[in-house]
Amino acid sequence: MASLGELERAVMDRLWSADGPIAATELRDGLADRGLALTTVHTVLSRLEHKGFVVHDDARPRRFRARGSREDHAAELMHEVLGQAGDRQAVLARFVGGVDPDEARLLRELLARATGPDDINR
Amino acid sequence: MASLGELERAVMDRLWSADGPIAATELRDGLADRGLALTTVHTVLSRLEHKGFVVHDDARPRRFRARGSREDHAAELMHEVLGQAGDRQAVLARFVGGVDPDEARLLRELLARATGPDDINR
DNA sequence: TACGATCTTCTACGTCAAGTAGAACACGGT
DNA sequence: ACCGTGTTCTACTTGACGTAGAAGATCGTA
Repeated sequence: MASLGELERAVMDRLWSADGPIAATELRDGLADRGLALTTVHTVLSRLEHKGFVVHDDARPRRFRARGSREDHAAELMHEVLGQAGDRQAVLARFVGGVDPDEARLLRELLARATGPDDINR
Repeated sequence: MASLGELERAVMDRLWSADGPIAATELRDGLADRGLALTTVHTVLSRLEHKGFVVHDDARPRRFRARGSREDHAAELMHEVLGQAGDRQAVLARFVGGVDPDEARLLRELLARATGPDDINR
């Protein structure tokens, strides 16, 4: 999978946090601390678009939006890592061994719901 | 975290699969399809060493071994991805939504064991 | 409608990681 | 002591990414 550079990541963060589609100027202003030229933002956006992370409409001041949610992306990455690992079960074991208790509880709930008391729901 | 390039990854795969520490020549032979020079293997090994993935002894034909298991590495990567994501819970939800049933079962077992078998029935 | 301001696209340059390997040096066995 | 092999040092190349200027396209307004 295509990965993200530092600036690309920052732009995606804005897009992921944005309410709706946003314009390049808005992104530039949001990243004002970097003092980027507007063209720089555009270049990054077109690269992100090329990688499939972003789409834009054809309204005149173009509006850009992320194609998937930040969470989708993260979950996809996690699956990708898991997929490349040899012993998936061993990876999962180590992974759950490292999640904090609250998240472990959440995971249990999620798993109970997903595959849960399977004889009741089927 | 430091990431791995294509060749670096291939070398780590050999090291992770290896029984014990192995020599550079052995690695080169294992990657014979690439037709690499021995020095290339050495360069990659020293870079991997620099990144903390590899150590070598001081025996004369040097012997290299991975510093952690492949599974450790994968689990660590997964935690890293999870950590960078905004809404960890949402990521976990999507993640478990995508694991296949067998792995979901395994996860439930692992989680039950980790935090006590008493609440698996809730 | 002509014009200036703004946005978009195209092209280009610098940097850094990673793949690749030669040159030179160090050892160990015969 | 020498020769073959392994090791280290240095260097070139390529591609991704950060960065932005130049040129072209649009829009609002006088």
